[in-house]
Amino acid sequence: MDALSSTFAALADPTRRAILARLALGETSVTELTEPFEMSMPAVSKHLKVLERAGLIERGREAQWRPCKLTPQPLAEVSDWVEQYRELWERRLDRLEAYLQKLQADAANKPRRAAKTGAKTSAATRKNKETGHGRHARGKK
Amino acid sequence: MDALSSTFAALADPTRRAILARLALGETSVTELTEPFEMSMPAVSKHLKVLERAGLIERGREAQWRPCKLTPQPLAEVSDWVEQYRELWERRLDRLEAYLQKLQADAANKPRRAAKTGAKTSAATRKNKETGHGRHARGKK
DNA sequence: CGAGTATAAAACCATACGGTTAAATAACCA
DNA sequence: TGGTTATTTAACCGTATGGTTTTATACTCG
Repeated sequence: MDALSSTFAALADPTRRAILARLALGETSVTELTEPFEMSMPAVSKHLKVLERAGLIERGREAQWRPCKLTPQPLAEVSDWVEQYRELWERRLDRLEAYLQKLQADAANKPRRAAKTGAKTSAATRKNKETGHGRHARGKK
Repeated sequence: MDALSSTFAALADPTRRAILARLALGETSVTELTEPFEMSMPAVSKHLKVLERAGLIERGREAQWRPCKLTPQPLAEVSDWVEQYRELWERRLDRLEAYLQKLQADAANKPRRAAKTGAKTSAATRKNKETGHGRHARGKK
């Protein structure tokens, strides 16, 4: 599996995210990591293996302990990936704000009937025209 | 499942990330989404259901088409979550840099063995510093 | 109505996931 | 050596995932 996929997969479990949060405070043992959870130690051990395969933790050896250490570099790659979309969701919020302001302005001017707010269809259609990415632009091939 | 978990789970598949990348360019149909993949349409339909349950896409109705639209707000939550750890991985890089500089200084003084410089700095990290991406400018609701 | 198109749903299959308990390793200590 | 502690491995179980093919649904158009 590619690195990004295994990182996302590793993060898709609240137990594992809690483990990472704990490890952000410092290196610790499996036993200590297990304590907060209502879960057997082998279960935690499996979670640790998932985190390790994703490169999110490293494990040492110190007598009979296998201390876990957070290695956050894959998180930087997650950040890189998601930042690709930042403009998108910020722009969306901007448009929502603009839309709400327009609604408010319209309501102030001519308060007769509320728009059906089917901004769904019309807005989407318009956006497609703008970007030139019509759904069925391509017919059968 | 909690929102963050299902978002991460949805992102843990390269097909679904490719679908998101396509949808970032604009709304489109299931058929068009399927074309780039060596995969049946029901398979893509299932992926879309996963993305929809995670709130990453919305689906319209337009005749027999069910156009898909990216709704990137969950990505903002992913960003918020991962930014918690930014200081951690940047500090780690800082320490690595310091360590490498120290190695270099030591080597200059007493040059006996070469250091294994695996200095892989994240370009995105830099970029973020430059652009001053107001990562956490937005508070939580 | 009936034919065609776009999509979803059903049934199925193999594999992975997240958990369990019980047994095996590995290191320390007396 | 044997006993204790920390952790992993093995075997198992129920459910979810990602894919398939086949069937059903919903809509348009002639």
